Amino acid sequence: MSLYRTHTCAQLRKENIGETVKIAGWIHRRRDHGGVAFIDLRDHYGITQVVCGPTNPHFEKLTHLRAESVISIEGEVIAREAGTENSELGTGEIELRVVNFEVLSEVTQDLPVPIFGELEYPEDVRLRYRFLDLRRETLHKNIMLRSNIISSLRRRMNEAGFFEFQTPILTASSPEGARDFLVPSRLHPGKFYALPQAPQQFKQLIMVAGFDRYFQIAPCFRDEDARADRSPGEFYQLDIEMSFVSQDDVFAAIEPVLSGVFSEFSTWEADAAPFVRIPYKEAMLKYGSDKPDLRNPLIISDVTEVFKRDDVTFNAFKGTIANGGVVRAIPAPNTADKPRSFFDKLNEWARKDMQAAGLGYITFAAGEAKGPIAKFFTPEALELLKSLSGVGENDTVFFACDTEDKAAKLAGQARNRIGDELGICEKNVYRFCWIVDFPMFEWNEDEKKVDFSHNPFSMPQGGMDALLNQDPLTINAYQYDIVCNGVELSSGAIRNHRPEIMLKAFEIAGYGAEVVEEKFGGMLNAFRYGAPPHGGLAPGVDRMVMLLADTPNIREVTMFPMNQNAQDLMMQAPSNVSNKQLRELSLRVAVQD
RNA sequence: GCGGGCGUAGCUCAGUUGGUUAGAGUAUCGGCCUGUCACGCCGAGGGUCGCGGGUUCGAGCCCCGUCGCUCGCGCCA
Repeated sequence: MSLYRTHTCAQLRKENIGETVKIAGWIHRRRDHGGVAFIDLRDHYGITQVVCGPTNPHFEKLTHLRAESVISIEGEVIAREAGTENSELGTGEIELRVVNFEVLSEVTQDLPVPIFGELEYPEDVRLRYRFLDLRRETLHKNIMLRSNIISSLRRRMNEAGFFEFQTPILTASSPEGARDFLVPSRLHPGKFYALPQAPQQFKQLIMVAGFDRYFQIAPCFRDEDARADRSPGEFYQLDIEMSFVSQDDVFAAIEPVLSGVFSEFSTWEADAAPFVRIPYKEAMLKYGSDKPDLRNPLIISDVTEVFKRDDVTFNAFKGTIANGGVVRAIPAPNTADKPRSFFDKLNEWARKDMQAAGLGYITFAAGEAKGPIAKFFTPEALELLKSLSGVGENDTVFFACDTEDKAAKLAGQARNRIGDELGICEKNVYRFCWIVDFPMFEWNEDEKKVDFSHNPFSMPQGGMDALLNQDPLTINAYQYDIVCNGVELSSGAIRNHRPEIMLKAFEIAGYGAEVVEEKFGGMLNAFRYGAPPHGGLAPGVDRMVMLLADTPNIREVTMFPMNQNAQDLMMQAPSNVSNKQLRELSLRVAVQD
């Protein structure tokens, strides 16, 4: 039996009445009636009400302890008086009458943030006193949710026949990708380790080593600036790799894991396997994004041909189209009676936030086409427009006209805004989809050359034959993303395990064999000693927890987050180091404090 | 690096057109109270209005600068 407690603060029930027990925890709240005082004692598990009468020798001390002091109380479990039970507490039918108590840790100064209640507090104070913030119910629950999700992921992966392996934290800087965190080497002056941006090469080497199916809750480090949904510096992935698989095999392996976890930890409906698969091109056209939120029912369409017609005289768009631009149509159903401000606001947003020329629109109401640009259309053109964009009476259609990339992006963002404004998106569901058939290469306009569009290690569809005989910009890769509610959880790929195909792919992107051998020689060389076809992916754990906790901010699901400027306000990181430490590392700091 | 928002008591906030001694709730301390569960009632203490400069007879309020936090852009194989 523990020195401090026989039960937790969530355990005691009517069945325990009459027992003498000990509980320990934090003073959550105190209600002192003079003649009788109540203390809510809180631990990780719950809250138990402690009652203390005026004749109790401990009354004076107990009623003067500040909130959040830690005490251990020995007492008798008694039934609450009839009518004073609290149905909101599991322990609400009983209370503990104090017999003896011990102060384990007394609070003697003002709390920088109150624990009780769920008010909002300044982020910097919360981060500086994270250990207090973490006591608060919502955050405490989120962190436990995270813990439980990770347990469940491990269990599901193990059950699916995957093995968990650790990969190095101190490794080599890799040439492409995000900025690396560097760690100076003491033994090799002037040289640096890098923290892994992801265990990409290691997991492929694990496949080459014959372990067949790997996973890891892998820490990843990228020295990039923060966002609300992106911690500065570090995050976790459910890193997965499998041997002897096609794209479909990877999907089939991971779908039940994701679907299962989302069903397990939420009351919301989660899509069951198999998830919808949307080719990249189709996603960019219909949703204006490679991470479409399928809760939004709006579908974008291409209406360039309408604006090309001779009986349509809207010259602003015609000029853009003549220069290779396109027009995308975003429907806004049942908006005929929206006030002018609804349309103006969207237009203003497009101009200011999106730096677009604007969003033209036509509203169909009472058998007429209304709006600033409606007069440029003949009835025939309007009919074609309606059928292409899927709008009808009482609907509006908005237009995004620009180069294909920009028009798609503007239309996609407009789709999100319109869906939100109209309140037509599904609620309380998790909608998953795979985005497949990403292009292998893309045209880099700045450098006038072909670049890899995503991961250079992905296998091109069509293999060597495609690389030799096809226009590179038309080649797709076995590269895929998984998206949930508009959040990109993960990208992944069937890897290119054939050295000659890899060298050819790099050659197309302008990298000679020497460069590839130098930068990726380790892995390339490994592939020359017998490598299985393999592929995988790496869903973001933090993102999954955010979705399941239904919070837009990653700090709400991270135990000890840094602030937006990549500082740990509690541990004071980053910090200065001593000259001795610098000397050992052969470093000299070039800036003064 | 750039743009937006915020900054008044430990915490949450109010503060009118620039005008007396900057207020409330909560927390803290003291007093009263035997059934509360956001207990209640009375009282007290608590302020460099982020910081610096300027305009003005007078600045929490207006102007300039700066710092901090945050959201976004850039960045993110």
